[in-house]
Amino acid sequence: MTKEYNHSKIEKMWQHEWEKHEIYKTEEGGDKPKCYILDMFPFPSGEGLHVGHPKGYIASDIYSRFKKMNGYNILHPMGWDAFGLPAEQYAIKNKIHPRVAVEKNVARFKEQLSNIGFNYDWEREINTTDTKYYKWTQWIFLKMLEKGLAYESFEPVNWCPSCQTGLANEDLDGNSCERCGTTVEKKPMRQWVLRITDYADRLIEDLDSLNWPNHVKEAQRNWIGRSEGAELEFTTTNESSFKVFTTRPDTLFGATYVVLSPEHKLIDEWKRDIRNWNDVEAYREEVKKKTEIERTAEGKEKTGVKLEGIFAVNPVNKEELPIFIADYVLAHYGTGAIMAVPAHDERDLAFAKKFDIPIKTVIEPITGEKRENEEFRKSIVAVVHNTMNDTFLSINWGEKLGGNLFVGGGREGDEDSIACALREIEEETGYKNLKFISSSEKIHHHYIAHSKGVNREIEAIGLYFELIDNDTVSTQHEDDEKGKFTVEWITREDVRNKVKDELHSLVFSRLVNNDVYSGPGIMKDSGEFSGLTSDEAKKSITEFAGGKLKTTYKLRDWVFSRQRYWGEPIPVIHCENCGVVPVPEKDLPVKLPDVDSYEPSGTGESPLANIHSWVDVKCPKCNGNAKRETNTMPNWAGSSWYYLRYIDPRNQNAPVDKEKEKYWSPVDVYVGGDHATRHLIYARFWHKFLFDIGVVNYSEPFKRLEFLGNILAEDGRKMSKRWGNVINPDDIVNLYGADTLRVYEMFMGPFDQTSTWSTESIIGPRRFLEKVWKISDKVGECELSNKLETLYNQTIKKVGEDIEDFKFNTVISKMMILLNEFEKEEKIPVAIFEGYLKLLAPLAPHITDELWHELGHNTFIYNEAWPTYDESKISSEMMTIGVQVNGKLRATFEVARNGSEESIKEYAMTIPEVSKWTDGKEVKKIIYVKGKLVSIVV
RNA sequence: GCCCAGGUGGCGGAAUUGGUAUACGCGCUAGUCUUAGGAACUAGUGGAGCAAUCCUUGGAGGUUCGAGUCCUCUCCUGGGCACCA
Repeated sequence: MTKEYNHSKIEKMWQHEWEKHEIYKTEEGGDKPKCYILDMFPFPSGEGLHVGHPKGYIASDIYSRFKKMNGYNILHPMGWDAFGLPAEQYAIKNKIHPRVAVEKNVARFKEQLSNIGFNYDWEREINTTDTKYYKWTQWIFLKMLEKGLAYESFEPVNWCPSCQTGLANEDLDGNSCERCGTTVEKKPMRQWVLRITDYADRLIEDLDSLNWPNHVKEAQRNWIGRSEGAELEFTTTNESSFKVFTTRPDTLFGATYVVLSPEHKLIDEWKRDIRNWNDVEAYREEVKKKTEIERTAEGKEKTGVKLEGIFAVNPVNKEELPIFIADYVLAHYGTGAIMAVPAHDERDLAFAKKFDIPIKTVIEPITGEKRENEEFRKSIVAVVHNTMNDTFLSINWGEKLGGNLFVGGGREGDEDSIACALREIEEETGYKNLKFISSSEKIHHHYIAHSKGVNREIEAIGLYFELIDNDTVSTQHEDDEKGKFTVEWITREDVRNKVKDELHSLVFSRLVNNDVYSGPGIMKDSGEFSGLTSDEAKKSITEFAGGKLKTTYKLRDWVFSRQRYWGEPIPVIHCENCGVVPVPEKDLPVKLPDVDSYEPSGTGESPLANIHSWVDVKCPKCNGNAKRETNTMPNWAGSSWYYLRYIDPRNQNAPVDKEKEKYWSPVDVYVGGDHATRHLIYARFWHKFLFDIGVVNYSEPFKRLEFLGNILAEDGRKMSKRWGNVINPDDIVNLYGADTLRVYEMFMGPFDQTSTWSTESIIGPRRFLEKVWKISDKVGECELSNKLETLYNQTIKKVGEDIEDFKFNTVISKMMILLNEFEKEEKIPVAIFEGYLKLLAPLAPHITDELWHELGHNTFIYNEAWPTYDESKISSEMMTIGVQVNGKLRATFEVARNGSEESIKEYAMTIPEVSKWTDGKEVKKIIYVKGKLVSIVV
C-alpha cells in the first residue's frame, strides 16, 4: 500500500465506525462464559486526565478485548465518582454550581477517554451524583439503619478545620487531613457511624480466598489489626473497678502497676479519692494540648502521673498495685487501660525504670522445639566481656559443630551456677580473673545433640562476667573435646553474625543488651499456674481471674457524616416526638435542594441546615414537626457499591436485579491503584452487608485485583498542576497516536510497578507500529519457513499467557521479536500476518482494524477469534546446546532435536573450544541437561 | 520499631523458576541517504585488556557440576502500619 501511517485519520475513523456499529455493547445470555472487567472509576476533577490515569484503563481494555476474542461475554463499563469535597471546592472556587462543574468535567474526561479508543459500553455509564443512582445509596443506608449497623454517636470526631467537616479514621494521614494536610482536631459532635467493626473478622478471614496482591491484603490485615487476648477486671481500694485488655493474661502475676489513659472516664469519678488531684489535672491538661504527633514523636520517653491514695487489686493474688495515668496508653484502643508487666513488655519496662517500679519475672523462656525422649540436663552459658576492647569470649567449634558459641557446660546436681561457670571458663579457655555481673532466669532449651544422636532438654542459666585481667592458667579439656575448638575474642557484630545458636544468642540479648523477653515460656512465681507453659496458662489464668477471652481491633467504626453540601443527604428525619425516623422508602431519593449558597456554614453544621424550606418537614410517623438530617454522606459512599449498578444500571426497583447479579458477579478482574485501606475495605464491607440481607449472591465483590503502579512525571515527582509537569494524553494522541500511547504505557515496565514517563522512549513503540504498517506490503501467498512457523506459534502462546497475567511489557517484546523476524523474510504468508494482527489488536485496536480491512476483510477484528497455536510447532527441530567446563560456558552447538544423549556428549568433547579446556585433564563427570547443555567437570 | 515489595548495562527492563545473564526498547558510536537539521536504513554497543583471557545481577558467606534464581547474615530504596497492651 505504501501510503503514510496517518494515525490521526485512521484512529478517528475507526472510533466512529465502532460507535456506529455498536460493537462494544455488552451481550448477555447464550452459553458463553462471562468476564466482568472493572476499572476504579475516576473522580472527574477540573484538571482533566493526565497520562497516568489511562494506564489502568488501557490494561483493562486490552484484557477485555483479549477475553472477548476468546469467546467471553464481557462487561467492561465506566462511570463517575462525582460527589465529594474536591468537586464542591472546585465549584466554589470557580463560582459555579457543583452539578454544573461535574457535568462539564465529565464531558471533558469522556472526550479524553474516547480519544484513546476504549471499548466501554457507554450505555451503562453511571454517575454517583445522579438522583436515580443515589436513591439506592440512600436505600442501602436505610437498610443498615434498620439492621442496627448505622447509629448516631456523640464521641469526639476528627474535625478538619480547613475542610470544615468531620472525617473517618481512614481519611487521616497520621494526624492530618489526608486531603489538605491540616492537623485535625478532636471535636465533640453528633455523627452517623457505620458499624464496620461487626464485619472485622469476616473482612480478615475472607482475604484468604481473594486473588489479590499480597501487599494489599497485608495492608488490610494491618489496618483491621485483630489481636486476641483477654479482658480482665481489676477492683480498686476505693471500691471501684475497671477493665483492662491484654494479649498476655498469662503474665498477670508479673503485673506491678496498672495504667489508665489520661482520658479515662473513671478518673473524674475518683476525684475525691485522689490525693494529688492537682498533679493529675495538670498532666491531663498537658496531654490534651499535645497533638498525637507530639505524643509519638517523643519516641520512647515515657511520661505519666501516679494516682496517690488509690490502688488496684490484682485479681489473682490480691496484691495492691499502684495506678498511673500515662499517655502511652491510648483511650480508644481496648478498654483504655492496661495492666503493666515490665518484665515482659518493652514499653512497660521503660516506664517502670523511669518511675522506679519493681520488675517481676514470671516467664522462663523456651527455645527450640520439644521432641520425643529428651534427656534432661542442667547447664550454664557464660558470657565474658572484655570491656577494654568491647569483645566477648567465644569458642569456635567450626561450621559443622555449630560455629561460635559462648562458654557452656553441664551443671551437676545443686552446684552453684557461678562456681560452675567459673570452672568451665577456666578449663576451656584458661581465664580465671573474672567479675560476676548478672545472671538470667532459667531458660528451657530443646535441641538435638547431633554428636551423641540424642534429643535434649536443658535448663540453662545465663551468666555475665567482666574480664579483670588477662592472666590465664593452662586449659584442661575433656578428652572428647580436645583439639576440636579454638578460643576467640569476638566483637558485638560477630556475635550478631556468627553466634547462631538460639540459646546462646538469647542469653546475650538478655544479659548484655538487657532486652525484654516477650516470647512464650514456662510460668514461674505464678501460684498454682507455675510450671505450665504460657500458652496453656492464658485461658486458665483468665478464667481464674474472672475475666474472659476477647478479640480487639484497631479498626474503628466508620464515621459516615460530613458537614458539607455536595454529598448524598442522609435519609433520616428528626422528629420532636419520635426521635430519629427513617425516610420511608417510597420517598427516596432525598434530593439535594438546589440552592445558591452551598458554602460551609462555619458552625460545624452542614450548609443544608440553613435551608428551611428543605429542612422543615412533617414526621412520617406522627405528622408532627420534624427536621431533616442535614449531614451528608462521605465521598466513599457511592463508590462502595457502584460496580453492582453497572450490571443493571436502569433498575427502578432494586439496586441490582439478583439474577443478573448472579450471572455477572463477582468482578473477575478489578484494575486500579491506591485505596488499599479505604475504598477496598468499605466496598467489601457493604458487599458483605448486601449479601447478608439477600441483595447479592456472593460474599466478596472482587475476585482478582490487579494493582497498578503510578506513572510519575519525567522529573520523578507526581504529575500535578502544582509542579507544572502534567502531560495530557490528548497531546500524545495528537502527536503519536492513541495506539502508540497504549503500547508505550504498557511497555514501560511491569504493570504493578511505579514508572517514570519518558518523552524520549515513546518513539520506540511508535517505530514499532510504523514497522507493522510498512511490513504489510510484504504480505502475500508464499511458503511458511520452519523458523517463522516456530516463532509464530511461540508468540501466540506467550502473548496469550502474558495478557492473562497482566504482563503486557513482555507481550509487546514478544510481538517485536516476531516483527523483527518478519523483516528478514522476503514475503509473509497472509494467514500468519492476519494472526499477527489479531494478537496485536487488543494493544493497538485502530491500526490493526485498518490493516485488517486493507487485507480485504469487512468485519471488525474485535469480533474475530483469537489465534490458536500448535503445541508440536512450539519447539523447532534444531536445538542449541551450551557446553560448560567446570561451570563456565565454553561453546555452543546446534543439533537435531532427536539426537541421543550419548552422541551429544561425545560431540561436545570434540569441539576445539572445549577440548582446549579438557585436554590433559581427568574428566570426572559429564552432566547432560536435556535440550539445554552439557556440563563437563574436570 | 514491625510488616510488605524491590535492588540486573548509560536508562526502562527480560530471564521458560537451579541450566547459555543482559531478550525487547531507549540512548550512544560508525556508516549510507540528505543542501542542512531531523527522519529512515545498515552495522556495533555490560566492564577491563593489544590479546589470550578475566570480571560482572547492592555487599559478605554457604549449598551445587552449575546460583540473578535456593539458604544465612548485611546494606540500600519504595510502600503500609506505628506507644494497638
